[in-house]
Formats: sequence, C-alpha cells, structure tokens
Amino acid sequence: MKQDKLVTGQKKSFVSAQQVAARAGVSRSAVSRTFTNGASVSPGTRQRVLQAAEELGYTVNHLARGLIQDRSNIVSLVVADLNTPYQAKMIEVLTRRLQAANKVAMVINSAGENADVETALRQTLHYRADATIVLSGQPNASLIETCLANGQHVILVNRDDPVPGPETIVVTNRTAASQAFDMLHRAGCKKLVVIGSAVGSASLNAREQAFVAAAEDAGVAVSVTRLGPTAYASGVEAARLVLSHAEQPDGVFCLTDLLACGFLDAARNEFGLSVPDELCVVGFDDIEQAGWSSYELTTFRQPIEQIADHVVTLIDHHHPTDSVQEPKRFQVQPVWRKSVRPR
Amino acid sequence: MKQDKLVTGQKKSFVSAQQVAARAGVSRSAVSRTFTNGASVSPGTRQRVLQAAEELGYTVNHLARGLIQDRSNIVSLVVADLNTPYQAKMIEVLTRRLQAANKVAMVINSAGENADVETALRQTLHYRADATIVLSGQPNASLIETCLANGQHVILVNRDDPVPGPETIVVTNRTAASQAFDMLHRAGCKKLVVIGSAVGSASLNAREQAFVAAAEDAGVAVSVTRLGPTAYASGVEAARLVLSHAEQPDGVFCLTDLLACGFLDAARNEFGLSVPDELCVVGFDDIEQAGWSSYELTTFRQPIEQIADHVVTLIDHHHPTDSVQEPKRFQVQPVWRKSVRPR
DNA sequence: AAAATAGTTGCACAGCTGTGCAATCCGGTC
DNA sequence: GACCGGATTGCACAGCTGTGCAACTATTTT
Repeated sequence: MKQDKLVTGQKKSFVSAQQVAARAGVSRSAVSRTFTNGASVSPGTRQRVLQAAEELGYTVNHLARGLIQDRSNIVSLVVADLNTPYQAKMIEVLTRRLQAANKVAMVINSAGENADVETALRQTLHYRADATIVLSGQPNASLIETCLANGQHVILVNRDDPVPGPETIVVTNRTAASQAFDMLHRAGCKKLVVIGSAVGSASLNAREQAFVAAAEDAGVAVSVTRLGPTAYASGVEAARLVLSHAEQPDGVFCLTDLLACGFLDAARNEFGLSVPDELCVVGFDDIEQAGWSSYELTTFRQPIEQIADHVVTLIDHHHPTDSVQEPKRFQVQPVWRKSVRPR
Repeated sequence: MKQDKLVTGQKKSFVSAQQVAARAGVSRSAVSRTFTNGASVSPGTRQRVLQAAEELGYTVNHLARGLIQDRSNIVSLVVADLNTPYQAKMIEVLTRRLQAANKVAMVINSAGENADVETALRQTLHYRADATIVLSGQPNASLIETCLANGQHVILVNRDDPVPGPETIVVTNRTAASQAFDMLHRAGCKKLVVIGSAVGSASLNAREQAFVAAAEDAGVAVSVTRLGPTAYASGVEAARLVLSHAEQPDGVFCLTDLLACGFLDAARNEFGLSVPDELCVVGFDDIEQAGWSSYELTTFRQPIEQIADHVVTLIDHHHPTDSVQEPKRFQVQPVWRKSVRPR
C-alpha cells in the first residue's frame, strides 16, 4: 500500500482527485462530492473514497477550489508594527478565530517604503482573498481604494478614512480619553501632558483631541508632546523632554501603553519620581506589560476578542455597498491599577 | 473608460486575462506573457496590454498560476504563542523577508487542541505551500511527518526532532547555557536555580541540561523548577515558590526572558531583594523588554535576522532528501546588562 | 407487476492561467 | 526579388477542481 506513493514516481508530487478515483474505482466526481459538504454520495462509495484518499495522502487543492468557487477562504491581515504587544495579540486572536471559521490568515507586513507596501498589498488581490483586514494606519487611503475598486471586501480597524465601501470598526476613543482626563483631574493633577507619537493615526488623534478638549473645558492646563514612533523609546525620550522642563507635569496621558511604560521607567529611574504620589500616568490598550508589577498601569482595555469576533462575522455576511458605512463602535473598559492616585 | 467595469456587470468580480486581451486587441497569451518574467513580447503589445490591464484593474490570479506551475509562492508559518515578544518579532522579520523575496506568509496558529492543530496544519497542504516553517514546539512529530509524506518542504526552527527530511535551524543553546553558568559562577553565586516551564521544548531542555551539567562539573549546587507555560506569570510564581524556601538562591538562570521578567519583578517587589547585589538573574532571547530600564536584564540575543535570512535561502534552494539533516547552527550573543554583578 | 419516486453516479463544462509548438511577421543579406 | 533567421504571436493543451444535467439504480407506491 504505502509503496504506491513512491512507485508512482519519485516526483513526490501532490495527489490529485483523479488518482484517488482510480484507486477507489469510482469517478472523479464521487471524490469531489465526498469532500464537498452537503453533496450526494452513498455511504459505500464515500467509505471507499475516504480509504483511498487516506492511503494516497490526498488533500483537496484549495487553489483549484478557490478558482472555481468565488471564495478562496483566504483572509489577509494588513499590519505594521507586528512586534508591538497590542498588534501581536490582535493577530493571535484573529488567526485563531479565522481558523475556527475554516479560513486561513495571510499576513501582509505594511511597514517600509510605500512602493513595497503596494506590491505587498497587491498580494491580497493576487490570491483573491475573501477579505482584507487593515489593522494599521500605514497603507494610504489610495491603496485601500485600489483594493475596493477590484471588488475586495475591506474591513478597517481603528481607522478613520471617509472612503465609501469598507466596513469600519473603532473603539470609543473619545469617551475613554475624556474619562482619562477625569481620572487625572479627580486625582488632583494640576498640570497635564499628553504624550503621542510623531506618526499619528486616526485613533491616536481622536484620543489626543478629546483629552485636550476635556481639559480645556475644565480649565486645566494641558500641553501635547509628539515624538518618534509609538514605542517604548519614544516614551522615554518624551519623559526626558517633559520632566526636565521647569514646571514638571503631575499628570500624564500616554496615548499608548508602550509610551506609558517608557515614560514611567524614565520618570522613576532617571528622575526619581514616585508614582502615583508625585506623578499620575494613564495609558491606553492594556497590553500585557501594563499588568506587570513594575508598571501596574492604569489604562483602558481594548476589546480585542470582541473586535475579532465581529470581524469574522462581517466576513461571512457581506453586503457590498457604495455608500460610506457607519462604523461599528466597541467600548473600551477602564482598568484601574496603581499609576493613578485613587480619588 | 472607468465605467466599463460597472457596465460589464454589477458583479464587481475580478478581471480575467481574457478581458484584458479583448480590450487590448491581442491574444490571451500575449497578456500572460506580459506578466511572465522573461517571456517574449514585443514592446508595442506589452505597452497596449499594460494599459488595458491598468484601465480594467487586472491582477494576475495566483490561484490559477499556482495551479499550473508547481510553486504557489505561499509559505506557511506555524507558530504558537504568537503574542510572545520573541515569536512576534520572528514573524515580523520573516514576513518582511518573505515579501522581499516575492513570497507571502500564511500564518497558522498551532495553539489549542491537537485535533484543531491538525486541521489548521492541513491548510499548508491545501494551499500547496512552497514550504512550511515550524516555529513552535507545538505540532507533534507525527503531524510533521504527515506534511513530509505529502512532499512538503518543512523547515524546523529551534526544534530537535530526529525525523528524516526536514531541514533544521537551531541556536547554540548548550554553549550559551554553560556560558550563563560561568556568568553566575564568576559573580560569586553559591546557590543556583534554573527556572523553566512545565511544557518544555527541545531548546528549553537543551539549555536546562547544559546549565545543570556545567554547575555539577564545577561542584555548585543547582536545582530546577518547572512551572506552567513559558510566560511572565510563571516567572512570578516560580519566584514565590523558590524565594520563600528556607535557603534562598543567589543566582537564577531563567530559560526565557519572559520568565526572567516575572522572576525579577516578584523578587524585587514582593521579596524586596536587590538585583544584582543580593540576586543575579540571567535570561534568554533578548526580547525588547529585557532592555527596558526596569529590567536591564543580562541575557543572550537570538540572531533572528540571520535565522530569517537563512530560512528564505533554504526555501529557494531545496534539495529534497530522505536522510536526517545536520542542523544549521547559529550563535547567540551574550548581552551584558545589569542583572548580574560584574566580575 | 407497473409506475413513480428518491437517491447516486458519470459526463462534460467552466474557471484562469502558463507554455510548447507551429505559424506568422519583420528585417537583413545574397 | 528571393531567401534566411530571429523575434513575435496565436492555438491548443494541461493543471485540478465543483456542479448542472441526464442517465441510472433501488425503493416505495398504486
């Protein structure tokens, strides 16, 4: 039995349904139907086909299947900063959920030159992906429009492009940001600072603006520092800049936990500040490190599981439209830890 | 011009080479050759084809191309613990390198039930992946043999399966582990502990054994604690267990930086120990957090870029063999920070 | 027993591409 | 002008699958 695979040729090539059919003594259609859900095959032939398939090591060729059906079962995830804790977690959950739905994730790294991003993003069209999930602010709106023009199903996460077509998922950035202000305000902070990054994205801008607006409404001084990429090192640098200034802030809202970790470390280890006594810090995302005992960061939790679930739902029930879609909005939950004085 | 796409039908379907050919007034072959590298097309027709393709938004269907050629240009990455900093970084670099080589990464999450892993792993066969890169210890050797039996090109990273066929990439775990012992020994540590995880993998076992062997050779007391998954929380728990013991260790080798971070935090924040004065800690991997100023962890750097480069090289030059391959071995570099007393 | 019904099976086609082979075209040479 | 060589082009096939349609078998109904 087992030798057949070798005897048929040293080619070690993949087995086709034709070969299985020959071995089982049935037509190729029977093989196809055996592996097609809800097709009509008698238990007898099904059994023989399955056995022959097992013996030969047959696997349905999804390239051919995708060619004839209009679904490839491939979903492409477009992501930059893949080694960021937040994005990594998102990919982790998404791949798991997609697999549970019998789909498979194709990951497209959208970091780097714009031209490279375009060729990379074109892969989603090459492979006729069922949907494209854009998780980063990196690809231009114009590149996304290219995908849309080719009939791609595009789902944007945490973006804010006023483009007709794609479905959009966002979180309650503004609500949370003004809640962040309340936290710091009630803790008695008088001089506030917002730490952002130089690149900026829709979510980050929304958080920044809402926080500043809330502070100004309450008549509290606030300034904004944008520096480098959204990374730990940027938080460190921002702290050096801000804390060496004449009048130190006593309340900080970092638009990202990663920034917050950097800021906290620099504030404590380089400026000897005690948190939350002399300085209160609020982050955003609730990455794993925010819960580590060196940080104990008060922050806002992104509902990653809910977002992933909704993404999978959207993929299955797609109603293409040419109008701008109302974004689906998920709530972020405040997570109280120890980087802000209790009221 | 632009209306054509809509007029041809509301289907918003993908454009085929046939349609491009019709528009450009050439045969379909000419279109195919225009997009095939090194084929013979006159500059004139090439120009007309490119223009028609541009106008219609044509994209070569890689499902069909993969069907007829024997390369799909898909490479599947099998990974568990995707939200681990080390693995996330690995995926980040690999996706980038693969894209540069005109390939695309398909990510298969191998966490969860064994049956689920099998169905997930089967995707790599379904899509006729050019190669399968196994980055986690999760899939059984038997599942890997299934892939091999179907003619898959399998590359194992940091594994130790004595299976004939796959190419293997490892790092110098044993050398580094005995080097870790030297660090702690020279720092004057008298009572050593190794912190590992309950699940264990080839790399982790190698590090543990080599460290223990080096300690016993030198006649230094050493004990091993294996606990939970390879995560921060396990490091914390291990510290609680080990440090509440009567005679506290003064030197710790954590098989992973993540464990080390947890151990360090618990040692300092729960037991009030000062590092490196009262306790020296060595980690492994050099994840980003190891360099954060709350940790300043002395550790060993995995040569992720080199590994990724070599993986891509292996994919292109594949010589299938039935014998057990000698693993390609990369050196890890010690990174001196502040969690070990200088000699 | 004949007819009707439901369930199976095989044929043939469609889906989109790359490529060998033969035919064609273009330019240059005698 | 005839001939030759090389570049270009079109035809037709192969690669593997899902599925409508018709033919077939087996089972039930009248």
